[in-house]
Amino acid sequence: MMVTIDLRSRVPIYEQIKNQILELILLGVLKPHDQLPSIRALALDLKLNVNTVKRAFQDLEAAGVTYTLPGRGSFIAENALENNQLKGKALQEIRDAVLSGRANGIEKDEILALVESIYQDEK
Amino acid sequence: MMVTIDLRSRVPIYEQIKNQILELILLGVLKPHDQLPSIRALALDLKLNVNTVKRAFQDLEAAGVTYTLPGRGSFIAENALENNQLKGKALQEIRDAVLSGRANGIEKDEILALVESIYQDEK
DNA sequence: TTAAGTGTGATATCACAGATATCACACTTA
DNA sequence: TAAGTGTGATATCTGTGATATCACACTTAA
Repeated sequence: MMVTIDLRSRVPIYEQIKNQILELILLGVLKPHDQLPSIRALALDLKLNVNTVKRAFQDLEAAGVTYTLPGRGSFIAENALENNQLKGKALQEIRDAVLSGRANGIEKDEILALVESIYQDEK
Repeated sequence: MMVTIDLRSRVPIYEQIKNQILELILLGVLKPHDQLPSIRALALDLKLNVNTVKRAFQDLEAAGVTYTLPGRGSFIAENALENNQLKGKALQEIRDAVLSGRANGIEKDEILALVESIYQDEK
């Protein structure tokens, strides 16, 4: 399936779903007006509760990434990535994590290398 | 005082205390065998419960950053920063945050600049 | 010896978040 | 009409962060 979940991660499940759908849009796998899997189908597939998937979809719609047609389903918005309202929160999380890393004696170069390696895997 | 708390931050209070003490060691303000403020005095000063400060001190001792003399107090360990067992967890948090940032369309250069600016303030 | 100051241990309570479990409802499509 | 969409509401469970009180063992200084 298009999404995989790591139950042992500290990252909440609904955040993992959000991030992976955003990645798929970024990669061009999901394009504007493409239909997302239904929350029930995705929940069944991932062995999760419907409400957990619903939470992810609600966040995405609230952020302007998707839109919903009553009775039909959820779809990728026209300018999904440009609309995305979640960047600020994500940036703040990075800032907090880096500050904590600096306090724990992690070298700047170590972080820079980590960032490089993460972005290298892209596409 | 040597520590300040931001109650509006998503970072737990006891983590803020841990990080700031680690920073003070990193900066050389606190040196090996220096005595830390007592958990009661620090709690009073920061208007926190004793248990919250205790949690921070327990974590620091468990990580090998401090040691305790019964009835006397807590002190900076000989090789506090070298002993520090918390780097792995901090690195994982950075990794998660950067992955989330990438998913949300944050550019690599934006993160690199953020890291640079955070480490620039040092010392 | 006593009083005050250290950290420790245990327990209870509260608030919140993440996740699950069930409902019922309104809408659309075949 | 039946099946499939998302929505809304409620309840429960679990873990975490934080607070509130205890009692205890130890050390230091009066």
